[in-house]
Amino acid sequence: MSEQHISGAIIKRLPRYYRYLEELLTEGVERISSQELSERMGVTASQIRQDLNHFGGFGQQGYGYKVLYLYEEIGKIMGMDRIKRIIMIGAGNLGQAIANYANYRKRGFFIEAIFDKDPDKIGTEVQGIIVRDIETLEEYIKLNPVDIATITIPKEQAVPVADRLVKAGVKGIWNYAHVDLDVPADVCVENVHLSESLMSLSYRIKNQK
Amino acid sequence: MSEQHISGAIIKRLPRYYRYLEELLTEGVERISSQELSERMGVTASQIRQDLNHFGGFGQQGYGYKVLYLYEEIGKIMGMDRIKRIIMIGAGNLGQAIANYANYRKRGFFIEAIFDKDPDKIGTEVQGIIVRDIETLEEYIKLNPVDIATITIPKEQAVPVADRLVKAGVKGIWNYAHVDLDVPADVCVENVHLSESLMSLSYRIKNQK
DNA sequence: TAGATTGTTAATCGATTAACAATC
DNA sequence: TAGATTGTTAATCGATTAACAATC
Repeated sequence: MSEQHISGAIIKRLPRYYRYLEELLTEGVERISSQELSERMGVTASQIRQDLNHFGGFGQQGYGYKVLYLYEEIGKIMGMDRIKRIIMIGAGNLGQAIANYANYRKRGFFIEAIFDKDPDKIGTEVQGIIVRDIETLEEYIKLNPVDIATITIPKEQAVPVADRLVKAGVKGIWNYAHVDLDVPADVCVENVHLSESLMSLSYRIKNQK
Repeated sequence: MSEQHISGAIIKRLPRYYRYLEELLTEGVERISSQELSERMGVTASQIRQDLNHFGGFGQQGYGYKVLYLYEEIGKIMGMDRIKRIIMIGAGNLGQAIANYANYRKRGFFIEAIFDKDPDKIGTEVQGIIVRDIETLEEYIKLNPVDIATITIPKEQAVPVADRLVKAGVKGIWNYAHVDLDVPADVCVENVHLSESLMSLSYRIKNQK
């Protein structure tokens, strides 16, 4: 039943299940079998049942899964029912693009503050949030709870800033800088290495058929 | 030796090797053993040797690997020595963030055109490139070679646009829309699902320790 | 030559798929 | 009850790690 060790592969699949279930919900589908879902998603029914059973029995024999219930349960597993307070480091194009993602709010993600070191940006507004001086980072974290910090600054600056975040007690980092951050074991880093994604695509196009 | 079937796991690791080798190069390191590299990267030496040998013998027994040579060879494997012509669909924040990545040029990625359907954006410049009307997409592709199309528009629009791209003959899609595109087998799609990455992070923070 | 380190085969580990008894 | 489909165990497959002979 629930919570042995969950592999990274399963964790990465959870949001995708969540997305398909949301889609089914908007289509008004109330129940679905692992077989039907597997056909939609292009995975095996076996994998779906195996994955879900790592977290508990969400289905009913002979019936399948209730879409709404399963959607909500997977949401809870991923923490979508909690508030996650985000601060952003870097108010450049990428930072702004992420900040504009209004959608995040309905999943419990709230962007609370944005920091930059550029004097031209400090004091301006991004998505209704005033950009603060990066020098006031520690002061801010001392006074406000922070669950996740987004890093969208060049890699040279990302390393020292990550150290400051860790020292200040931030436990989650969403890293867009092209560098592997070295953090203690109790800090979670999720990397988004866009250039590596593009290089993988280049490889695959080149070796296509 | 070279080119049996290369698994997705290996392809995803290649850009990371490339990044570490570039770093070694800037540090002036000329040779490195799989053992030393494994310590830097936090993987096993065995995996490094195994991975590299899928593409051929780049090392020398008793010596190790020449950093520059290995860097260049991995670059060639990923197609960094070729020109990849990119068009971008969507001139919003995310599109602009990606376009600003000047760095891509030295890896052979060239952004040739940007398309949008918003009349306020059409005709404006992003990174020195004029934003074109999405209605002129087919016309453009007919006259200009395109290797990769970047999709940074909402998912509802992404699906029909992807169909148009495929029909026009584009073989590589870098997809940022929150949807799985349905394309023929000879078209490569690389997905960047940012919201799924954030949800994975949320899960890991919640279940930390 | 002796020492070091690769290239490659063999062993292990983990993840995916198949099968089926349990049960709604 | 009969049929359908899950939850779960067993079998398979693939990827990672270990070991070592080849060789620079």
